[in-house]
Amino acid sequence: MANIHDVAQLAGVSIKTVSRVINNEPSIKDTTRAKVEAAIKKLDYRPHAGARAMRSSKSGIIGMITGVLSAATHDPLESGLSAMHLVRAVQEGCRRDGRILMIADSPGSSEEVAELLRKFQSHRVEGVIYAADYHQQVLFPHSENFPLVLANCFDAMQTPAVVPDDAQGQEIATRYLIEQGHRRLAYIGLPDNMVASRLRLNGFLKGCREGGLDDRAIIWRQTKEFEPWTPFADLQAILDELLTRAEPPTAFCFGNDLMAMRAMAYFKEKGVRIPDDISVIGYDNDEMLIRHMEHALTTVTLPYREIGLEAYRCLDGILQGKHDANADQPRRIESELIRRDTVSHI
Amino acid sequence: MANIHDVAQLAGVSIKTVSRVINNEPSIKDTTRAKVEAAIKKLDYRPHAGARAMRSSKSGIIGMITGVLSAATHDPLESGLSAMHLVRAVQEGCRRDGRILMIADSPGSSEEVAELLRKFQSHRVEGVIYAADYHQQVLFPHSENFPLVLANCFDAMQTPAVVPDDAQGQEIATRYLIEQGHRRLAYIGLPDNMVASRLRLNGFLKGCREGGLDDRAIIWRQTKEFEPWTPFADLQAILDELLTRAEPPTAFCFGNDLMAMRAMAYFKEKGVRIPDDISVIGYDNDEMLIRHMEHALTTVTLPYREIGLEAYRCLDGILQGKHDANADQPRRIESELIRRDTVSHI
DNA sequence: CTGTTAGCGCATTCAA
DNA sequence: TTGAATGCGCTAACAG
Repeated sequence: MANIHDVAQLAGVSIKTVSRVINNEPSIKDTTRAKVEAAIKKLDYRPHAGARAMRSSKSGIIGMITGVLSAATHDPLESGLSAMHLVRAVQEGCRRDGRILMIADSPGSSEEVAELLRKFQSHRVEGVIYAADYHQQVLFPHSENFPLVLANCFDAMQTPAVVPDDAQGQEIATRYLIEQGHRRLAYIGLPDNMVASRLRLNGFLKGCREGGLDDRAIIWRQTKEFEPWTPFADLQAILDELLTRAEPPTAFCFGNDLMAMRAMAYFKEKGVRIPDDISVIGYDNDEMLIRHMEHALTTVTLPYREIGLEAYRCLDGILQGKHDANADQPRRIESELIRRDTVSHI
Repeated sequence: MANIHDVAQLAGVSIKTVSRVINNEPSIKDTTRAKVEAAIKKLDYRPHAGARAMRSSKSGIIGMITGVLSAATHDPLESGLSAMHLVRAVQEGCRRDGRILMIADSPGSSEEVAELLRKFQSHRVEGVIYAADYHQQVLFPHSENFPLVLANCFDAMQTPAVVPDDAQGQEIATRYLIEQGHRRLAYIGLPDNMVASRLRLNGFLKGCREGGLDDRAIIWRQTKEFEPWTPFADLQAILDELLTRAEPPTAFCFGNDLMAMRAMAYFKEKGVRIPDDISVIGYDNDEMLIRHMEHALTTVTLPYREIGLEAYRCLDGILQGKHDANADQPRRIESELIRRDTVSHI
């Protein structure tokens, strides 16, 4: 491939002039610039990013690691989707700023991640974003004062982090139900060993209490295992119990859209109409799924895209040397309620 | 960050010796090697990949572009999943070979892709894999004789490509139904402007004919639009028509698992039992979805992972200078039939 | 406005 | 088995 000398020679200028053109420095006569640009195009010349990085110690590369770090129980089926939206968003940021993204799946063990990090640093990535599959606490092998941002996860060492605001998400769903006149609510969450699950329960309870609900009208359950995924029997037992009550809840919040879908199928089987008899709210806003439901599901978004964008913004801030205020707290990204057809107004 | 000089100095050797150690060259005394390695560890030294690339003209970087190139109709919801598995697989190959992956979402327009390619080449990527969201023909701005492999797509210029063998996938599904004693089959496919749809119909017809089915017992339909996604009404109309026949099909193949799910829900509504009255086969093996169905769906895999692996292998082959035989034909990756509970034996 | 010189971190000669 | 010099392609100082 052609180098800067070839271009300089063809254009009849010095290499420095070419360098200036490449870097858009102002003090270049238009005619000179034109000559150089013509030569560049003619030779199909591309400045050698490695060489530039060497001189300027700026590679223009951001590293991203996705996947599972904590060896905790975890469903491989769930994994991925979220990472994808995160990657997309980060990539978007990179593209806008002319950076480029290096990516690797986390191999799992901490030692392997460290190895990966070493490889990234060999390529002089300017910073790294680690994106977890689901909201969780991780232990990332943190190279001292190397720009790192955690996305969809956090650690115990105040590494900058961006996470979904699960409590807020569940709270707005709850508030909405109350606004619609519901007074007996049930929350059927994911297993409570998950961070999101605990937070959402808090949000649910907060919403209920601030909505002035009677304590006995507030019901919550959590399914047992996350892997293998919530067996239908588990959910069914919970629903059976609640539906046969003297005063069953008039609205249900579920831990995710899939669970809501399952529940709605069961309701239908039982002759319970949606949303007339029972209102339902999911979580995740899995549009792919929802488009194919009989009743378009009202649900809460899991703002992966925004998390990715914010994580990038955050990393960018660090790279620009902006010291962010309260960077010791994870930034929480709010969810949004998507109103569709599964909540009735009473 | 420490450089090779620092290491040499600390170890009391010349930089060349350090270089030899880094590159695992044989002619080094063990004691010397140990000294150097100690120094490397102590200084947390990482060889500068850019500088190495400059000298050796081997960057160890593979570029990957994902997304939509053809501006054809395309459902944004569908996009992604497949790309994810492809990326994963490619990344796996890179990791094994000590390469690293640079990635970017295709911005859409051909000009922007060319821009991206330029950027990649600036970083001296050794080759590029382009992965499409779904099986389709694309027009990739092909830099002359630059290593490029298309995954999940192909072009008209004999660029090396790896695609799913849709005809084979639908054929094995069809064969299986016939083996199980079914004699009246229906195929409800995706819109026929999709490559996969046409191929699968071929596979279906081939399977039927080789299975000796009566022509009148072979039924096929295709849903209309892909965007917005198959409306339920469309599918429902097709099912209504087929179910009310004097001799309705005993088995249905659907264009994807979601459609199969939808159909099964409709069957249930109509009091049609699965698989007793009607057998169903999906496509995609979307495990996430299937785990939550009442009847575990028999389906055909879409081998994204294998496509990714093969695409990487193919690119690697090109980089190694191995001239692949019949590289002018896209490699077709076979699907697999996943037998679950929605097909009955008659 | 443009050119000269030096050196970034490394690998590749060629010597020792 | 090891080391000294040279240059990869580029940018940062400093001249002109």
